[in-house]
Amino acid sequence: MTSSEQHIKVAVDAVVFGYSKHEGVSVLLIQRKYPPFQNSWAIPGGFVLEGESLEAAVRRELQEETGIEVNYLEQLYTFGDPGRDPRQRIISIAYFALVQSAQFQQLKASTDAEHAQWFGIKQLPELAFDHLDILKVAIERIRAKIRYQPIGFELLDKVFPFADLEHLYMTLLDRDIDRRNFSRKMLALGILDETNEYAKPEGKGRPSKMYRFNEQRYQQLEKEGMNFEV
Amino acid sequence: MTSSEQHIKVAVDAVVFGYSKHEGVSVLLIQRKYPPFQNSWAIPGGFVLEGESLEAAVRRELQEETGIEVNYLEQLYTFGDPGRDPRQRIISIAYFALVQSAQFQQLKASTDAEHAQWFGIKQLPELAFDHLDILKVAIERIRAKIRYQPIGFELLDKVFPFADLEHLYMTLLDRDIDRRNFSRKMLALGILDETNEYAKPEGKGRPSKMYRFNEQRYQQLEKEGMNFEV
DNA sequence: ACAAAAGTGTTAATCTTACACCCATGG
DNA sequence: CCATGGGTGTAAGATTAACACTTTTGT
Repeated sequence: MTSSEQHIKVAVDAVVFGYSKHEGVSVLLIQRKYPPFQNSWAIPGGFVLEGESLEAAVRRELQEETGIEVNYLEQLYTFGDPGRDPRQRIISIAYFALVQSAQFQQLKASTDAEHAQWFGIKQLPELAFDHLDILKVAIERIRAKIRYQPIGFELLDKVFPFADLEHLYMTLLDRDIDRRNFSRKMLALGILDETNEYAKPEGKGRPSKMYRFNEQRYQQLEKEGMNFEV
Repeated sequence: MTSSEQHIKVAVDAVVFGYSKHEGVSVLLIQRKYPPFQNSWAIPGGFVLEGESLEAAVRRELQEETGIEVNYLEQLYTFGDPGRDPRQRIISIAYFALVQSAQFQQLKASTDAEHAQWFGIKQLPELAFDHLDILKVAIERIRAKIRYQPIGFELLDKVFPFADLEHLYMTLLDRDIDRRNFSRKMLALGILDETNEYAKPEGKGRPSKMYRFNEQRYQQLEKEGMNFEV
């Protein structure tokens, strides 16, 4: 009941997802420079400062450790088992973040790539602490959530060809999707705006119309009781 | 990055839901004896001990403060804004718990009723700290979750008449449900066992068959890819 | 015998699924 | 002209939603 002798530390961690058509869904990891778990890969994160909100702490740590700015951020789960850090009791509030495809490409090309790096969610390296557990929870969450919330768009560019959206869903749901049924359903929701642009095909093939997610319209429709579901 | 000057305290809180046919869905609150918010109602909870898991802390605090044992417990959300407690920085990992109807009735009758009490979720008193926010998140969660997870059964007795289940769903979803369609759908899931018992009617009316939730069968079917959804 | 609650089927409408051919472009 | 990827409609099957009368009990 008394709090005076409590010495628990509070940290935040962020599982950042990125996507590209070619590489699929990836997470951003950093390589640890010091023990414990020296040289292992870990989810970016760190201690919360006095007077700093949890979300601000996440954004600050991501900026410091990877230089990235995320597009979408939500709390995932709090991991607090004694013993999850061998040095001391640390509870960590894990977040779940999405970056747009453009940002994803950008970090890939940057020179910091030695200590911050993307890994495809099917080819994860050894991870420090209980970070594999955290990642599993995050992957489960994104898989479940993409089905009933329009978060997929946060991973694409602002303007995207329809096939990218479809490919993202196939990747995350891990099954084939019928192109005709999928596009009919998506368009019927009324939250995609067709643009005048066309993708310049890489290689052969017919160029595709580009679409844009209409966030306002989505908010509106959601308020009216529509529910997104693929 | 350095943790040495961090003085954040870690607490857990539990939103406990109970249900009875007559009073609907209620939450368990305790009355504060000391400032701040003296005499206000609050969600039960308290500080996490060194070396104690978060879930153990919740169960201990519930036992100490209300004498109740919960049937279902899941992590809800972590509230950590600076300023949510006027005295010091406290982050609180909120949990979400369900007790069976029998337990619900029991506490109601107990003598501790001065400082622990059930409140219908439509008639909440003034709450301490940000506990109203926590409650709102919890209520949203139970409403959403009851639709795709069989958590409703955790609020009923082990053996229950079908009408109770239906009434619980109507209460939480806040709309009428067609008796025939609902029972057909529920029974089709194959997770309810019919018993030989019959309810003794309180007052008039035909006695109803009693049912039991078959947890094993549910686990089994879930593994095989069935998905619960009302 | 009547009031109250439980039990039970059918039909129309909607939504979901499966399926295949033509079109625009680059090489 | 051919290879590649984009674009589009229809029909059968499954699911959901709407709807009312009979049965059993207590009073």
